[in-house]
Amino acid sequence: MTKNTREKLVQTAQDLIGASSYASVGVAEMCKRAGVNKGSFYHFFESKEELALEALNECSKEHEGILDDIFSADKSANEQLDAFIDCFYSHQLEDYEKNGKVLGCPAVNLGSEMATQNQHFCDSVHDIFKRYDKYFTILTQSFIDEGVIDKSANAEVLGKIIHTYILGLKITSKIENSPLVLKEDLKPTILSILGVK
Amino acid sequence: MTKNTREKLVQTAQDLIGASSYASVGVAEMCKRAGVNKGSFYHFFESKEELALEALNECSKEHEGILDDIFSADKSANEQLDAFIDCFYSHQLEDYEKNGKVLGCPAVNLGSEMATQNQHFCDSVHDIFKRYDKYFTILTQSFIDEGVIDKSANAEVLGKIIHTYILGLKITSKIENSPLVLKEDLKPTILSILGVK
DNA sequence: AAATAACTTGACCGGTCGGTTAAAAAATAT
DNA sequence: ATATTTTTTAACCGACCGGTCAAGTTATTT
Repeated sequence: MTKNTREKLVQTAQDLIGASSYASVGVAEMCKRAGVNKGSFYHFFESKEELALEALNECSKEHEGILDDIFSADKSANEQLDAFIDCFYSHQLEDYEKNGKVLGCPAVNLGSEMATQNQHFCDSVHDIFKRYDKYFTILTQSFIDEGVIDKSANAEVLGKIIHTYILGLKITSKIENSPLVLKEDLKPTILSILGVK
Repeated sequence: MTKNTREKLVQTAQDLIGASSYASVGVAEMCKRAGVNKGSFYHFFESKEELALEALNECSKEHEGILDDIFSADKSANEQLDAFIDCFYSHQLEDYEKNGKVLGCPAVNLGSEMATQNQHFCDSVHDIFKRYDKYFTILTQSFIDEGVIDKSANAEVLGKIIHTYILGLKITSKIENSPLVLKEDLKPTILSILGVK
């Protein structure tokens, strides 16, 4: 409960920006919500941008902690895939029940909003995406190792393709505000992309 | 050249918002660029939102004009797919060469930015997406009609899946500022999703 | 206990935001 | 030619924006 000011601001930034957008949340609003004075804000952060970037990285670290478990070597490829799909949709459902809205993920949202305006966000999100790609490369490689997919398959490319599809799914869910878009089809779709019969 | 004020504003809104974001472009900036006074702006439009929505619909109409040609009954499924991929990447390349940046498409950008803040944008973009889905349903149905895909396939669902992947591709291209992301793989990926050998 | 550093406070800054207004000008209708 | 409507002009509004600052308070070091 006795979080320090810095942590409170980062958490608040995650919450507020995550629920709307970078541009629509002001420094004053974040300070008020965090119970912090503006002066304190600028004691810990050089700018709104710096806080947002830190919030983004903090958030993606949390996600990666979860994904590290899901795409772990002691799971079969099929188990990894099931676990991911479960996690993906339950997170969307959670947002929806809590906020009445599908929020998507901060990396996609901030990346999409800021891509043409601020290179720092691009760089951060690009790095995050590269790490996310890797999870789906692991999944693909697991299928290859199990002999389900041909050895000649390019795990990296297939991984990126799957991740790209997931991004499309996140955007669609958010815009349509439907947390379960194409849920029944996600597993078959991924298996199709991978060429699994 | 002698565009009327209203048209000039709609065009300018397309250009400016398309190149950055809704929040980052002010009414004053659009007026200045369009060579129009603020008062005239509010003579023709009730609000910034109204202009942006009109610009969005205008832009998607233009796109649909092109897509109507691409996904037309007198093309084979394969021709449709090739034409689309050509069009898709050449448009991204065009933006990139003109602005130094991949801009993605207004519907995705505005939808993503505004989804959690303004229902009108959600509704508009959702409608646009439904119409876009249809193009890929047509493509899928063409493959079915040609006997390349099993008759039992669900053209609507497959169409939506392909469109979803395309959305992911647009977002990725924009964030990575790489106009040709997964270009070589797009056709094989779509064919995989469709279950074409 | 004195000195120093870390942090908090809240008033303040210039600039921009979306939007309003009243009057002038131009185009159209009678 | 007159009356009416449409369009343009530019000054103006309060609210909010991100960011600054000097003074005050608390915690740490010596």
